[in-house]
Amino acid sequence: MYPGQVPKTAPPEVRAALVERAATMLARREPVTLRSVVAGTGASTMAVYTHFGGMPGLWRAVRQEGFERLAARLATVAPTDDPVHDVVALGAAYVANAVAHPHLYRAMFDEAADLDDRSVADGGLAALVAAAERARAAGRFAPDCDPEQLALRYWASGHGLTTLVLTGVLPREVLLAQWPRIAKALFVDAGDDPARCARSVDAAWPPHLP
Amino acid sequence: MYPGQVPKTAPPEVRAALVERAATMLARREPVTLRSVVAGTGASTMAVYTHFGGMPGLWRAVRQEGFERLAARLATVAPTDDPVHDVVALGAAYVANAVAHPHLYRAMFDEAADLDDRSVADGGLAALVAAAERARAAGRFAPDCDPEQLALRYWASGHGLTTLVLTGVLPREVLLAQWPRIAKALFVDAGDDPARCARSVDAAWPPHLP
DNA sequence: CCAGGATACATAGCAGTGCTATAACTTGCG
DNA sequence: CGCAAGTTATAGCACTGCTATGTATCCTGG
Repeated sequence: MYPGQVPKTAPPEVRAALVERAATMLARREPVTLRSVVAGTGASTMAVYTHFGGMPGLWRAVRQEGFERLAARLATVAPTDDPVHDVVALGAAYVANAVAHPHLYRAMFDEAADLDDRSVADGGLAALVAAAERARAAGRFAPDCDPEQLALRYWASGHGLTTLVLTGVLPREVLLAQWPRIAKALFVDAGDDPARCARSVDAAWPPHLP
Repeated sequence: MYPGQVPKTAPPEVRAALVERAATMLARREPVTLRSVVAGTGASTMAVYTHFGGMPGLWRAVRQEGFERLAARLATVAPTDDPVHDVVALGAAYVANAVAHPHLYRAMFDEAADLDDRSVADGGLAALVAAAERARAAGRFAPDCDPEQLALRYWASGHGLTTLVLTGVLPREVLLAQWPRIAKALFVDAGDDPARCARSVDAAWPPHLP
């Protein structure tokens, strides 16, 4: 045991500790610098380079962590017999996650192009596509409605609303009020019956915010 | 004249030169640092502090410049006798501006909460609201349609699509293909006739990209 | 059980960052 | 003309991400 250090037998633990520490500092709005991150874990600056290859690598890992938390949250949304409701419920979980971890959310889409494992990020969209597909199969959406493109429109619109609120451009009330209205417009455009769509959407909104 | 310096009689010129230089470096994807900015103008680092109060102040001025360029571009969109067409034309100009100056666009919405003069930024949304108001007055949108809220939905949705493309998450084709579809959904939801709406939207899309 | 090689480590130091204190300079007004 | 106000250049501060170097730890093979 070298002077003044804890055992630290398993390398992956250091890796996880650094990512968690960075995410925590991000949540506390503290500046996430190389030295400040390692200071909380007891490790030295070199740990960041051996495990992540540098500061950009650490950020990549943090974004990865963010997408995994999002995926875990979306996974808690249990499918019902109303697929349109489920799409909105996924949106509510998405918003709840973004509001709960605003700085992590912003970091996720700051340089989203490069990630260690994009499959996790794509998984979130896949859940949306699957729900849209069920809606089409159930006759809620028109047969010529492409579930993936609808999911893309829905996600992009919600993402825009979310980022504008998280950056402080728009107040949170706008997000809560306009999201369901946009959802209804997109789903009716996709072929759903307006009255039935409104019932499904209103049943899954608003999200449970902290 | 002090050693090795140009006349430099008017202070506002230095201010403008620094902002323009920063915007240029942003467009060239060069790192915008204090020393690199002043190096191009011949001024010293202190100029940034006397004119902007520091680096964050410079960024604020750059964002301001970005919103003014956007406003100028939106102002070139001449109103026609089809207000729904005009809303989409404004969106096309918005996208063209964002694609032409992607890094400036990202900087604009990075910390959009603080600006020297928010009225310029609000002006862009106001043009959208005005067009929506004309659409309602012309009977295209329902009487109970709030033009401001519709403009908010339209802008937020387009902003989400735009940012996801600019960050490289989605390919540009998605933006070009999904924007008009979202627009139609929102406008039909606002009360427009589907067929007539489609004609108006398709007449103003796609934007002229560089 | 114990070498030996690969890996991860701590330390010190590099160039570069935003920023500030000080002093010299230029300008505008009485 | 002379003085006060405002701007500038210079030097230096603490800090950043990063690298070079030598050391300690772990895992494997005999």
